[in-house]
Amino acid sequence: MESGLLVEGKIDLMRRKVLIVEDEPDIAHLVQTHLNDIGCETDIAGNGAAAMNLFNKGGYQLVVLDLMLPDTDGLTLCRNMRSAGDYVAILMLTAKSTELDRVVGLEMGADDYLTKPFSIPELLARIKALFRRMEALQSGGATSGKQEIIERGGLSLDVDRRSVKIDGKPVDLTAKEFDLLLYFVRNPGRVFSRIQLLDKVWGYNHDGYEHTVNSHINRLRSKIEADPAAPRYVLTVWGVGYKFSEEQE
Amino acid sequence: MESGLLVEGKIDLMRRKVLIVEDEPDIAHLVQTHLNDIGCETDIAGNGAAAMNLFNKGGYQLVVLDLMLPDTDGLTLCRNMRSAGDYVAILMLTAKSTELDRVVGLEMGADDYLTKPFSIPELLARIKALFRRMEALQSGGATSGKQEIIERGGLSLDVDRRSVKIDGKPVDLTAKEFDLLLYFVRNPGRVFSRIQLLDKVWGYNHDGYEHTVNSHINRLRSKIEADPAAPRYVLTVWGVGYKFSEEQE
DNA sequence: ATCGATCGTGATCCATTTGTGAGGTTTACG
DNA sequence: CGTAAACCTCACAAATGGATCACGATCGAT
Repeated sequence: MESGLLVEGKIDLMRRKVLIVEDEPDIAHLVQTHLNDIGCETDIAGNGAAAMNLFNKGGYQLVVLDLMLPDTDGLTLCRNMRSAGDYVAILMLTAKSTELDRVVGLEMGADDYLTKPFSIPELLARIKALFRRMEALQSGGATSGKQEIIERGGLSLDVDRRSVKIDGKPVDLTAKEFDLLLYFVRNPGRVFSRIQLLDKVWGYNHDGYEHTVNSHINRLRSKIEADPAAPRYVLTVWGVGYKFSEEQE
Repeated sequence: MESGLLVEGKIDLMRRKVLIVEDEPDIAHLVQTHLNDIGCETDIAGNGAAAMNLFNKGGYQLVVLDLMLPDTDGLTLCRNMRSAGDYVAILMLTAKSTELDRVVGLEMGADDYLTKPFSIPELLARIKALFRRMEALQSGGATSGKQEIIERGGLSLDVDRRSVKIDGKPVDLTAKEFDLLLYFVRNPGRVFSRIQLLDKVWGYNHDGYEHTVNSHINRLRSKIEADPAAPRYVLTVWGVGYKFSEEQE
């Protein structure tokens, strides 16, 4: 009946115990049934205290963690679980979708995150991916250090600090501007339509005008380009969208 | 008027088959025509039994599902389709706007929902977004560096970068020129009439002169052919149309 | 609650692309 | 070899798409 998931041999034979931390019972049960369907053992915790309790009894491979909880801050919870030592994957559920949340979430030790409302297939796909990554890690991967800095031409982004320098001079960007630039810088040379950018930078199920992207590109250019009319970094691709210059790789 | 479809290269060329489950013929046909307009194949089912029948024959990427059906409960239908395993997107239509909140929608396994009465633009926007999300999930979620490059003879197209090199030298093409060339290059040796090209590259309800294709072929040749009068790549098939040379495979 | 920064949107102007028309040229065929 | 159909070339005007500016709405901080 259920297909697609059982295919991944090794993972399937692994024991998969999942802790669901979520205060809305409806959602918790929804997630639970679907996880059971794909062969996971599941426990549910409705608040932070219960969560840490169950967690300390151990044995979980994955925690699905809602950020909004009645008693505890999800981020603290996340950090606590991390510091417990065992390697568990943490999938964060959050209402907001800015890159900032993503960064903060990842910094606190989440492995992936999903914004509400999410669809079940999407959730399952992410979980699947997480299990796969854990598998890969166990068979010998290096957990990298911190401080991701991206250099492209005269541009330098510090991802965690969310700071940008251009030829050594610091530049102030707003949140969206930074998110946008970060996305470009991570995919140099690739062309993105405005819709794709709305999807990736603004978030799925965002319904706004493509025109909005223009404005942000415009403002971004006025800050990072010496001559915004003849940009070096963020280039226009006529009739399609924008790309980050591949000369700057 | 309509744009943004060709931009997403693969999506446009993907087969998009949609099952419309709706008992009111007027609405069903309305939806159908508009889906056809944006290049979807469509089938209509007027009740639950017919729906499952068609669905099991498979091949749908999307189901537009009315909750109110004469014979079956839409909810059950939705769950049945989900448990069939294949990944389809489900867009739910419902009359009640108060009752169906996020949680209920999720519980049913829908990826998105829309309350009646809905506007056509809104419907189309949601459907497009769904297709985009599915695409993104299938091609490995995050920022994967896949980089699809097509080589044919001395020609080399980078699909994501929308860049073209001929014998190593980069060439600048406009959006339409690139789309046209891409379509040829993906179907080498096959002959296309001008009308077929208008359909596939320009869009489905495009009404223009076939002559337009000439001009574009002309401009394209002047950019990629060493001797446009004796083309190597895009060849004329007299009385029929054009094809991409099969020598270059 | 107030203030300021930031973001989304609308209007306007400007650039490129693209569709189209009018010839000229090639091809097929009697 | 002549003719008609099909195709190519070229130039130009219009439509499309992009840049810019300015104005409210919104969100966060004070």
